[in-house]
Parts: sequence; structure tokens; C-alpha cells
Amino acid sequence: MTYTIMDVAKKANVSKATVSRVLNNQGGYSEKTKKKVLEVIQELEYHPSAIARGLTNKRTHTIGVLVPNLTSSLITEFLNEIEAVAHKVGSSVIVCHTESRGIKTMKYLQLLREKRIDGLILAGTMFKKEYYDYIEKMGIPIVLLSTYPVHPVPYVTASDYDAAYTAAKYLIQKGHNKIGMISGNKEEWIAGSHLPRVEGFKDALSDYKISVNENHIVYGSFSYDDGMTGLKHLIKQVPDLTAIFTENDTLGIGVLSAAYHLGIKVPEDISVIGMDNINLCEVVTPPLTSVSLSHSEMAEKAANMMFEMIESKKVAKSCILPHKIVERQSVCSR
Amino acid sequence: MTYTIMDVAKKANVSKATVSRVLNNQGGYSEKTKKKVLEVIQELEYHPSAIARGLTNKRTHTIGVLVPNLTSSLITEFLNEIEAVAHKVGSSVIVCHTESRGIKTMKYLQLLREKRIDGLILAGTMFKKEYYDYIEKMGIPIVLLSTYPVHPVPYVTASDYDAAYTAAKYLIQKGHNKIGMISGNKEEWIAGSHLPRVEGFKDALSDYKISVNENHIVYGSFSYDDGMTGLKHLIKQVPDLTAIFTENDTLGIGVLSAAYHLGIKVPEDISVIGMDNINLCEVVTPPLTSVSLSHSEMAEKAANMMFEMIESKKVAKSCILPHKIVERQSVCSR
DNA sequence: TTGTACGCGTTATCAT
DNA sequence: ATGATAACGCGTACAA
Repeated sequence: MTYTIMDVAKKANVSKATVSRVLNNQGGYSEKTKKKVLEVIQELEYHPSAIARGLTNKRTHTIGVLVPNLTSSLITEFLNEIEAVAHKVGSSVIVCHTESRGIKTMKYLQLLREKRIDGLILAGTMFKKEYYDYIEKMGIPIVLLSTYPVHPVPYVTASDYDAAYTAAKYLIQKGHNKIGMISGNKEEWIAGSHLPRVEGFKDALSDYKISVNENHIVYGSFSYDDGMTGLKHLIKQVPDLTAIFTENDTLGIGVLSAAYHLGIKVPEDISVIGMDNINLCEVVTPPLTSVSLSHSEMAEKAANMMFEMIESKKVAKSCILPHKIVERQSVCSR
Repeated sequence: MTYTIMDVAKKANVSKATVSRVLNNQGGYSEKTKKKVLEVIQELEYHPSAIARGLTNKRTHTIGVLVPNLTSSLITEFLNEIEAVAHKVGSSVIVCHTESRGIKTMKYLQLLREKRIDGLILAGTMFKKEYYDYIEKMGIPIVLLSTYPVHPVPYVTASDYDAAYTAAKYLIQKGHNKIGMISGNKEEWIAGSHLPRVEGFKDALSDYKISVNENHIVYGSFSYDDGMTGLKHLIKQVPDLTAIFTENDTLGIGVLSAAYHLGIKVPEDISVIGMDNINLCEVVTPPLTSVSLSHSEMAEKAANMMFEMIESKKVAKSCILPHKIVERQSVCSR
């Protein structure tokens, strides 16, 4: 049995208005009635309905988080942080797995709109105009997390360009000059869109007068397998290759695995540096050197921004977080 | 601007009842008015409020999923499947990260109760009496996913006991007779509760007349680190050890990593078999042999059970899914 | 086929 | 300090 505020009111011999006041600590009642009301609440195990409350309040204390997958440790790291912040402020999060598919994303946006969520975080997704327009109409705050801000909304991210530049520069300074890259943005590459990590990589190489052309770059998706096939393609295309920068750690770990099977020694034969610094880096053999983009801080920051925006109804200021190289044992000097 | 059903009704020159009927395909209106209403809905971009609807319907089309963490690939696999099923039936899922802490769990249960969720899935959590009692009172369907059913509610799981037995038997049949185990249930072990995987392991060994005592088993938590320290302890306690069964793959991967650092060859010096068959098994070096518990099937099944229960208002029948060994390269014969 | 009126469980605004 | 009452947005039994 689930009781209503009216049940409590009757049993406590007060009006439901008074019960509501006690419930929300609004004052305007005697200590005695407060005590009585609380007693009855205890006795009846009364639990106010967030649904009814949401109807009048126009606040559901629920946010949506759109993610392209639920298996990458990067995304789950995001989810982890966002959930923590949300729970701290008494909100809950609805996970929306878009599978990077526009249709499913739009369907989710519609669902979230009907559910009257307070705000929305887009994590690691492509931010299509279609989404932007729709969210604009929803009239709720949105924050982009590690998502390229092609439309004017608050975001928190790292500079992919800078981080890739740093990674390439690191390899160069270790004495490498035949360097390949494995990128994960096949579709976007085909679509000819802007690929910051690829750009950063290329620019670093040309800034240091090292030859680089499209042969040095392999485009795939983001999985281990792509890392594995990526390595095979790369050593074919660039025979005297000594180092590889992979767009993310998953690809890098795939490279490690393929190298093992091919009898290629890392880092003696080929050095590998990844990006994102996921937990796994420490565990694989050899431990993977990686560029850390402080993802957990990003996610926490994004979540906090979200709730500030909900609270204040002002748009927050975007920010770009720093990155740093975490040295392990997959890179050596030449 | 967000319109209400009344706005639509006025603009279409009908009553809101009619709009509601059209909205829910209930029939009882002319084609002409249907068309008119749909036009206005389009024009106004009207989106019905799931909140208001939930108030009368007593259905929120939202379920809660309680998980002990968000980083293990096992749990995110669960989440992945559950989300997929939920989305298919038009529901959304609220993720509740309990951190295995009773207080946070209870707080979440209260939150979910106020949000009037339709049902609850407990995944990979310990199912305390406190939770059971509370959920009982909530009066909503619950399904246990890979959670030991210490209280009478529907569940779907694998037989941990059998799977552990199979793993140990596999090692024995490969000729091993000095076998250790690394368990992850430190607290539960201390609490003296039932540990099916440990039991299965022990029973297999004694059934095959192989000596086993508490020295052969190391208890820790579920992290890589525990796997690493576990190996160190084990080789100290059982000097002529030739094989290890780890309660899950994460621990197994930790063992692999520690072995690498200690100069122990896997599988030549020590064979390792894990459990859960997570994706990583294929990627680590050497690829980890593991007992697959068909987790994704479990999660899908659990989710389907959940929505059937919500629909039918009957309790579903529990089920235990089969397991199988996935052979890779971390175990060799003696 | 369509409309009226009430209920769902809260909060907020007046009164008292 | 407390109560009555009107929203909030939707579904629905009942009436027309």
C-alpha cells in the first residue's frame, strides 16, 4: 500500500498544506504539529511522489546522459563521475545509449523531452545540427562532454589537437622519425570532417621537418581489432616504421596484441603511445604509455556545470582541461 | 515554449479528451478530426508530459538498475543489454551506483521509490535482507541478475558453484594437481557467508583426491591489484604451484601482469584460468582461458523478465543459464 | 463521434 | 500557525 499526502494529513488531523510544509521544512507550523506529522509519516511509511511533485514544480531531478556506447572504459568513467555528482545533489541519471546512430539519438531526445528531464549531457558523441536544434527547442540546459562543440553550447573537453601534437612531439624527441598513426574516425574521415587528433599529429611532424603523408595514417573504428589490423597495414605502408601513435588506448592495446602475435617487440622494435590513459594501460604487457586527458575531472566538471546551470538558469562558461603524458614502458628512445 | 494538451485541443477546436484519444490511438473519432489534431500537434510541436501521464497511469516507463560499480566490464555489459531491451519497449533506465555500500543503496531505493519506477533490477550486488524488505514494501517487481538469491525473488544467473567446479576439473584434467585459487570476496569470507565459487573449486579438488586447504586460497577484492598480490601470496604459500583459478577475469589479468613482472611464464610455469570471459581475455598476453557464463544472455533475459512482470503483474520463473570453457592460451597440460 | 467533469498527488496562494 | 482551494497536464468514465 502506498499512501498519499492526504492520508497523512487526515491521520495527523491537519491539512495537506501543513504536511507539505513540514515535508519541505518551510516553517510556519508549531513544533507540536511538526512532531505529530513526522510521526504519522513514519508510521504510514509515507513516501512523497516525485511524479506529482514534478508536475507542479517543473523539476524532475533527473538528467539524461547520451553516450555512444557503454563498453568503452572512457565512457563508463564519464558515467561513473556524472552519477556520483548527480547523486550528491539528489538527482538521478537516465543512461541513453545512442549507438552513435542518429535515429536512436533522436528517439531518445524525444523520450527525454517527454520525461521532462532537467538537463542533458552529451558525452563523446558527434554533435549533429539536428540534435542541437531539437535540444534548443526543449529549452533545457545542455553540456557537451568530450564532444566537439560545433554548435554554441557550453562544453568541457581537452584539446585533442594539442594532446595529439604533444604525443607526436614526444615520440620525435625520443628520436623517432618514421612515425605512423592509427585513427578511429573512419566515417568522419570519409565525410571529410575536421579530425583534431589527426591534425595535431600531422602538424607536429611537419613542424619538426619529418615526412608525413596519408600513407602514415590508417583509419578504422575504435576497437581492438582495428588496432590489430591497423598495425599490419602500417608496417606494410611504412616499412621502416619505429613508432606508432594511436588515437586511443583501445587501439593501442590492439597494436600491442597484434605485435605480440607477429613477433614484433614493443618497444624495442616499435614504440607505441596511446591516448586517454585508461586503467588498462597499466595492466597490459608492456604497460602502455599514454596521453592522459584527465577524463574523470572532465566528467565531474561537466556534471557540476550541468547542475549549476539548472540551478542558476544561466549558461556556464566552457573550459578546456590540460593533458599530460603518462610514461610507461611501450616507448623507448632511438 | 512547451504546450499542453489543452493548447492542442483549443487550436484544433476539439476537447482534450479527443486529443488524448488520437494520441493513444484509441479510436472513436472521425478521420477528419484525427487529421486535424495531428496537424496541430505537428505545428505546435506538442510533446505530451510523461510526468502528468505517470500521475494518472501509475506507470512511469522507467526502471532502476542497481549496480555495485560502473567500471567492471561485466557490469557495463549488463547495463548494455538492459538498456537495449528497455529502449525497445519504450522505457528508460536509471543507473544506481551503490558502490556496494548499504547506506547508498538504501538511499537509492528511497529515491527510486519516490520516483515511482516500474521495476528494479539488482545486478551483481549482495542482496541484503534490508533491501529485500524495503523492495517488498515498494510493491514493484524485482529481478536479480547474477546475484545470489538469498531471498525469494525471481533471478537469472549462472551456477557459480558448477562453473567453478568445471574450471577446477578442467585444470585437473590437464594434469595439474597443485592448484591455487584467488577469490574476490574478502568481506563475505570474513563474514563467513556462502561462497559458491570457492565451494565449487574445493569440491572439485577433493572429488579428484587432490589436496586442498585454506592455504591454497587467497582472498582479496576484485581488482587487478588483488590479482597481482594474490599471485605473490600464492606462490609463497604453495611453492610447487602449477595452476591458478581466479574468481574472475580481472583477477586473472592481474595474475598475468604480476607473472610478467616476476619473470614467471604463463602458461609454461603456471597456468591461469579466469571466469566471466570478458572481452579483455582476448587482448591480454597471453590470451586468457576463461569460463564463460553467457552474461549478455543473462542480462537480456533478466530485462525481458522484468518487463514481462511489469506487464503481467505475475512473478516470473527464475532460471539458471549454462556455462562453458573458452580455451585460449593461458593454460597448458602437465 | 465528441465533450464534461473529476481524479491523480503535490505545491503555492490566499485567507483566516 | 493553519486551512481551503486552485493550479499542474493528462486519462477516463460518463453523458450527450
